[in-house]
Amino acid sequence: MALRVYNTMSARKEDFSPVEPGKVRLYVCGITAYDYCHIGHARANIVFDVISRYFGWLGYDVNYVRNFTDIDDKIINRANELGVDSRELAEKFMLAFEEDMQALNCDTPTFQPKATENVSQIIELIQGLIGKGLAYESGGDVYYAVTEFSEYLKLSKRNMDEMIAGARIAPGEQKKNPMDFALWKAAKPGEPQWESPWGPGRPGWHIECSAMSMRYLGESIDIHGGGKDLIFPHHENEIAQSEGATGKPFARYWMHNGFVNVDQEKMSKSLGNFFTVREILEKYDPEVLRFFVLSVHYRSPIDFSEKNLEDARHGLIRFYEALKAIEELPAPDLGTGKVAVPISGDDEKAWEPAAKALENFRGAMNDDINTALALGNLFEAVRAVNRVIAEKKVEENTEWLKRLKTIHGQMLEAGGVLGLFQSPAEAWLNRMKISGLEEAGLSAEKIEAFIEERKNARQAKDFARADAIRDELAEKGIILLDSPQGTTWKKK
RNA sequence: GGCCCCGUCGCCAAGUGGUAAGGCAGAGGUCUGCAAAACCUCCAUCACCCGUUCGAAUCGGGUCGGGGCCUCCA
Repeated sequence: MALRVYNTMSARKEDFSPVEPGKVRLYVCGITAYDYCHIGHARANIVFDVISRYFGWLGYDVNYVRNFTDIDDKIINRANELGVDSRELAEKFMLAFEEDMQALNCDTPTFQPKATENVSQIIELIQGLIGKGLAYESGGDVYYAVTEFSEYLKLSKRNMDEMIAGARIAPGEQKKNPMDFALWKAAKPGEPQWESPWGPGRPGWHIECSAMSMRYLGESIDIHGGGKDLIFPHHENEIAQSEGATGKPFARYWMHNGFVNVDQEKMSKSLGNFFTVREILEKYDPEVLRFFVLSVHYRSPIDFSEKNLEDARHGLIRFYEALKAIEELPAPDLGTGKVAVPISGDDEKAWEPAAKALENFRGAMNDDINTALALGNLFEAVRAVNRVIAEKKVEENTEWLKRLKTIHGQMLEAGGVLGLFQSPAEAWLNRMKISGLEEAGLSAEKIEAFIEERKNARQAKDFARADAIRDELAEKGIILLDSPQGTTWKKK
């Protein structure tokens, strides 16, 4: 089955076919560096990280470009509010962004160009647009004349007349048409500025993406991505700029991720339900957040809540428990007394979700990067693994041992594409165990002491005392696990 | 007002014509001193109505309900 992706331009899933065979040119709009990134940014970047990784896994040579907007009104305004230099402010938040991305296990893109390092390319592009009659200078500003680009609004599918009726012109702007947008803004006192044919100024927001995309990926690219909110005006304007300048199709596929809601409400600063990645990671393991994001299809809205994060955490634990169980098994070619017992027909059927794990993974991902389905398929493999380990004497059967080790590798391989399951299972589970213990007034040592006391009570057949200890720990969220090898514990 | 999306088990969430994945929670069972964990089994006909079709959660029309974009925004 071929890879299909949903294209916002056509509003349907299309077979993926790159401009250049074997290569993928991917451009994703990055952040404007004026604040810490929030869970919406986290989602967008996790989603496109997975998309990039998946193409790589399929064997494509991926050129992934994600820009930094490091010169913009918002940055200047914020810097003025704080009384700091706008360049320093941008630097600070770009650095913070990279730290957050690293925490979320997002690969570094092939290129991360900055707007301020591409000003000459931007100026050149604007000159080209002016030369073609698609842009005009006005009072030191340069605007794009949207009525000159006949395909304007083809991505967002809006109506020009109605857009004009609702458009607003900011004070000081001298546009021919209210819908025209700025390519270049004349410098105001104290702002960062560059020399240009139209006098000192700085780039408008949209032009940088056209310029950097062209510089790093060429005139026609395969995929342009970003959040749904960027469809209009940002991406619409990019199309006008790029296709207006080159006369060639800009991007073959437009992919947009859905929003993040918080407790069923739109996340916004005014509602006070705005979470930065840093705040979330104080409380949750980054992999849990990543797992949560990928448990929903990228185009659907996702609801961020304590309950949903908790569910995600339990789900991830289930994966790591299964991986750990396999890791604790002996290698198939060591030891004595092992035999290769043939697998029965019924067992083969039960094992199928594991046997076809990678095939199913690919099938789900090929259908518009359906990570939710892919995880569902992997859960079925987990169930097959658990079943076999619980029911079969796998330690004595080289055939089962081989199969379990194989599926372990495949789960890590699929996990590698999703950016999940890459921690050593036991270490990760231990980290989960001890996180949050202090708040409950506990420590690993204290729990071990309780376990020892309970063991003695049990040996003395003082089950009342033994159960009391267990109940007490259970109230603090600690579950005791008895086994022939002794008692271990885990967090609820 | 314009454009667009959604409504699937208690919660989360896949599924866009062929008879409802998965996770969490729940019930019963195996195991256990009793539990827990693990495993097994069970647990929905898809907001509503009318159509198209041999066949629809999936297509068309309508009703009700929820949400987004149209201004900076992932």
